[in-house]
Amino acid sequence: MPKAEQDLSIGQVAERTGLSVHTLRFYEREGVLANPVGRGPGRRRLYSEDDVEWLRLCVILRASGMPLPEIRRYTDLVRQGSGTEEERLALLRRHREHVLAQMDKLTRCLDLITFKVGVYEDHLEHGPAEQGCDASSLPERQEQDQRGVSPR
Amino acid sequence: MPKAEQDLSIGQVAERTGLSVHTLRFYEREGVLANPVGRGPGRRRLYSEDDVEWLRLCVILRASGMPLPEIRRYTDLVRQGSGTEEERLALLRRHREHVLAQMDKLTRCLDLITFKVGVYEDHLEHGPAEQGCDASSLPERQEQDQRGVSPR
DNA sequence: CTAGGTTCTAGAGTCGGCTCTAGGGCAAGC
DNA sequence: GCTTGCCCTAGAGCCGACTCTAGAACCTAG
Repeated sequence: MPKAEQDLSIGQVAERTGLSVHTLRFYEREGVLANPVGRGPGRRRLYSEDDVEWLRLCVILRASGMPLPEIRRYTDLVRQGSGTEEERLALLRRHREHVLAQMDKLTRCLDLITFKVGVYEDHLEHGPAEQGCDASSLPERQEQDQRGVSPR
Repeated sequence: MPKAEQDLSIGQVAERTGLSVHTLRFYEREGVLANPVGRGPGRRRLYSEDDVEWLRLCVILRASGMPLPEIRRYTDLVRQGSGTEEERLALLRRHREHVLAQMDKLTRCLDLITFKVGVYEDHLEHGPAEQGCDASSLPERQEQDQRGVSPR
């Protein structure tokens, strides 16, 4: 049964996914689409709802920092069909760890930023009370625990 | 009193900050250093401990996604000295919001990724029980609540 | 004296991820 | 018939943030 679940134009897919039409064509060249996009009259792309769903997943993966080559890898595995599930799972787990690490890093950065915001708030509220306002102003002298935020 | 708090070479600063010497020179050109780096014999850079502290802050800001131009802006304000505190605070607050938004986005991405990991784990554990494993495998059919993750 | 390591400058190159341009096709409405 | 709007391809361009190169100076140890 040749599915006729009303195909979508590239513009419609752009709307639905938040990607630009340029990016959609780019992603296609990059092999990020699970199944080859169909073509209508005039070689125009015809996307299915499944394509849109897949792209939405790709958007999530990108938004969480997965590089395009890895998305392509995952796409390839899915295209290859069953037998590749272990590898897909491994890939997803790795990415999950990656996201958790990112969040961790951000949390640590946030602490320092919040601390500095606090310092400035105090400073502006009850006037520049302390005399320790040297040339580089108050930024120095925050505690020094920002280890392991981003080596190299 | 001309501080002689034992100056550091670019290589030592690289070690201490986790930045490469290339990046240190690059950052200097980009105006990311609060005070101009001193020079020793042979025009070699001499950094102070304060410079290192400042760079560590910059590393944190970068790691949390602040673009270099904004770091430069902040640096400029600090260089200008007192009177710019409100603006610095505003900048930091804006960045703080930005970081929170990032974390929020990541959290939402994480949910979906975790969900998919779960699906694959089930699938691999009690065999491919369900018959709904279509061409694009099991990826489709996750619930559809990933609104607002990354519009455009 | 020489060799090795670090540093210098100016500028070129790289990489990821888009983003845009040029030049053209086709279909619908005025 | 002509304009408008969406689409096509191939390929160039851009942006941010580094990263590296070439060619030279200096310093220390052997």
